[in-house]
Amino acid sequence: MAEMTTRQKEIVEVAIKLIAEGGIQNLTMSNIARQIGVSEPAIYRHFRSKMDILLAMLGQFKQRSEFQLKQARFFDSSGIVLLETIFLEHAGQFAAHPHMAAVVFAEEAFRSEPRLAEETFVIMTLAYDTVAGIIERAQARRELRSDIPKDHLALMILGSLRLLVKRWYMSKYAFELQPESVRVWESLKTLLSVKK
Amino acid sequence: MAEMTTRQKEIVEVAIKLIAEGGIQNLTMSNIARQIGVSEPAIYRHFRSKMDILLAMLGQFKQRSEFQLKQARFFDSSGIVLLETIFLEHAGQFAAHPHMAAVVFAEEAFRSEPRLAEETFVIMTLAYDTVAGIIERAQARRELRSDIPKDHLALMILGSLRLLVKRWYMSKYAFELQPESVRVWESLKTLLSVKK
Amino acid sequence: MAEMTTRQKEIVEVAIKLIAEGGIQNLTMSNIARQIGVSEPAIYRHFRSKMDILLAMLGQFKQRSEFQLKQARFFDSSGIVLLETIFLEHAGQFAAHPHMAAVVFAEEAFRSEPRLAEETFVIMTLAYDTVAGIIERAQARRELRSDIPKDHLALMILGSLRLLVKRWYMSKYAFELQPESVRVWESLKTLLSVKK
Amino acid sequence: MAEMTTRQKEIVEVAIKLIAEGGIQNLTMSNIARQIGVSEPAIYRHFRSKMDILLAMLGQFKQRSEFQLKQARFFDSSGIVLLETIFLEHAGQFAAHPHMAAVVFAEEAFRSEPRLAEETFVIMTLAYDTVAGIIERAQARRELRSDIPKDHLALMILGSLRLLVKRWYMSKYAFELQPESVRVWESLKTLLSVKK
DNA sequence: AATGAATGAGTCTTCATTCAT
DNA sequence: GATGAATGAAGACTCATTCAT
Repeated sequence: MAEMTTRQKEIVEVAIKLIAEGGIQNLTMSNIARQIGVSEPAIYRHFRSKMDILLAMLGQFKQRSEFQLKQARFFDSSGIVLLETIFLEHAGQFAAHPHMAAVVFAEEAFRSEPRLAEETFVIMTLAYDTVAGIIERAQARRELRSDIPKDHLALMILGSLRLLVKRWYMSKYAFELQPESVRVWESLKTLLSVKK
Repeated sequence: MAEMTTRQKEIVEVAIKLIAEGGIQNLTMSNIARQIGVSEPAIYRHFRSKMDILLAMLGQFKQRSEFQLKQARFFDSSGIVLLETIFLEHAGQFAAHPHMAAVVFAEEAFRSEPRLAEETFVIMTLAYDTVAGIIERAQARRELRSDIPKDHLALMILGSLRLLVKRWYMSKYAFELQPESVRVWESLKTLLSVKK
Repeated sequence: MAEMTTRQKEIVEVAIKLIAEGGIQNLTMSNIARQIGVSEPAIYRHFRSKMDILLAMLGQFKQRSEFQLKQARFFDSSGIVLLETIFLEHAGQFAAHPHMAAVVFAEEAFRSEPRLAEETFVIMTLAYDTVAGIIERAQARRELRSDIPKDHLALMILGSLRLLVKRWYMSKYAFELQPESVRVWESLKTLLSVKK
Repeated sequence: MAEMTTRQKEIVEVAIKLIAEGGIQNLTMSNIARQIGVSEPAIYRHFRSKMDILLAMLGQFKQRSEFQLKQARFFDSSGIVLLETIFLEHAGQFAAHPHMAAVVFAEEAFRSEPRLAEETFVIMTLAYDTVAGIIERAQARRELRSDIPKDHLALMILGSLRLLVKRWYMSKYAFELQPESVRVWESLKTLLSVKK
């Protein structure tokens, strides 16, 4: 997967851009080809099918997500700090690559194809499980309030993040995502911290 | 809008079912016709275009959502109770009509069609604004903690709900949504209530 | 043919209007029905098929044309006066019923159906032959110059008339047809009269 | 426009033939494809839409017509000779390409599409204006009788030509167009020349 | 590595017509 | 006389994919 040629990377990038611009319906082989400036059959030199392009795209997302989550866990700092890193890093990624939001929310269109559905499910679960895991340890260490099940806390953190990004995306990036994500995180932190 | 014929209702129902089963791509005039057991052109006696079917479908959602939200506000009970009603009623709706979840998450596919996009945006905003309004009043009455901006609380409540439903839907209804929604609400209540 | 019911006449009238407004493509059973304010099947009570409507329409045209030509011949006046009557009467008919022009020029669309093609051919030939006949007699009586074959004179008279009406129709009735037809006829008369 | 590929030329040719054979209704993408011996979608490699095929077709007509009219004006001969050239050349074109007549008379069907209507109008007006211009100069030089307005003379010349071609076309080419056009022109010349 | 040409399957939609009521 | 519901056939067009060059 990681051994993608330059052309392959370019194709995946264009695919993301096309989805961002006009949704999944906008992702046609013809559009990809035109965007890159080659003929349609040329694309088939680099990917065996449209599905493979989508899989490569999701693979890239998975990789980034894994990398980010691992990196966060690498610092053996407090749970709160880890969660903050994950929360803000994710928001930061979207702010830096607005296209990604479009793709994340386009995921629904992948449902018809089992392999794509599976892949999106894995990506989603990965973040959820990681966050839940961190919360569990943090609760054990009394960094986070323990009167709420870890699953529910994870739901609130990731649910808030998703909805924030969704609103940002649906408003056509009408507000600054990053500063707003900082403020939301402050609120979450206030709620989640152990009552002193 | 409310004056839909039996056939129209049937078509909208089938449309929802088709989307639930295979996403928007599965919603073709041909599939609708086959599902109902008539020829394709027959559908056009009842809706002037595919778009009109989708608009009718969204209209139904909007109506239900409005009805629910209004009903909730009708009771002049405490803010917490209102929020609880909205939260549990919404979850209940999805539990009762699992297909609805699929349509809600398929909304992304509507993005390319301005009228559909507009409609989904309205539906989404409606719930958000209602919840935020209730929170504001509840905070004024000291029923809800006031150290968190109302927007962030709304984000958490609706974000949690959405993600819960999404996980339920993506797991192919692997768990019971309603009881779980009750538990999540309990957690939310714990977090949002004024610290005594 | 002449025994058309009120409804039948109404349908034919509407058909003419529809063709005038948007060409032959605009003449659909659905449009006729909507225009009259009844359902589509209702039309079939009055005409067995769309073809029959068109035939009735052409029949009407033929009748009018025949009536006009006969009437002209009835006066046993000079050939020139007869030709003038025919020329100006035809132009007058178009000026009075602009819809007719549209139908006459739509005739081309009838070519695919032998019966319609035949009918239009008959109508066209009728006028031509009548005019040619009058010319022949007028030439014999030395009222018209005899150095030009009667067929060519007929071609010039009717050709000028057709092109004049066509230009009027294509310019969207930008000029007054009747006064202009009088002027054109003056020119024709000057050309056709015996040199003194 | 002139840079059409072989296939494009073939498609336009087939389109003309189809219209000639059965009117505009006969011009369907399916018929074009069958006639050429390829599948329907193949046509879309060469023209982006059916409209583009029609525009290319009209473009060809316009080009030919322009070429012919310019060529006629090139010879600085007498007005009569110029008009004769135009008249006989036009008739000759139709005699050589009988399909063209069908297309010219099918123009009515283009009325519903603004771009096509515009194009046919331009073609028609071009010939008319050119002829009227030549007449004007010829009248000034005393080559043509001046007692008839130039517009009326143009109407007679082109009206006769049109009706002659129409009759030839409607009779299914029952007579020889070219010799007959020569005879008609002789008659016209007799009428138009200055009386000696 | 790339292309021009082509295709089967399928998209939404329109039309004239029929039939039971 | 009229209607609501339905249909077979056809319309233009799109898409992912293949193949010879």
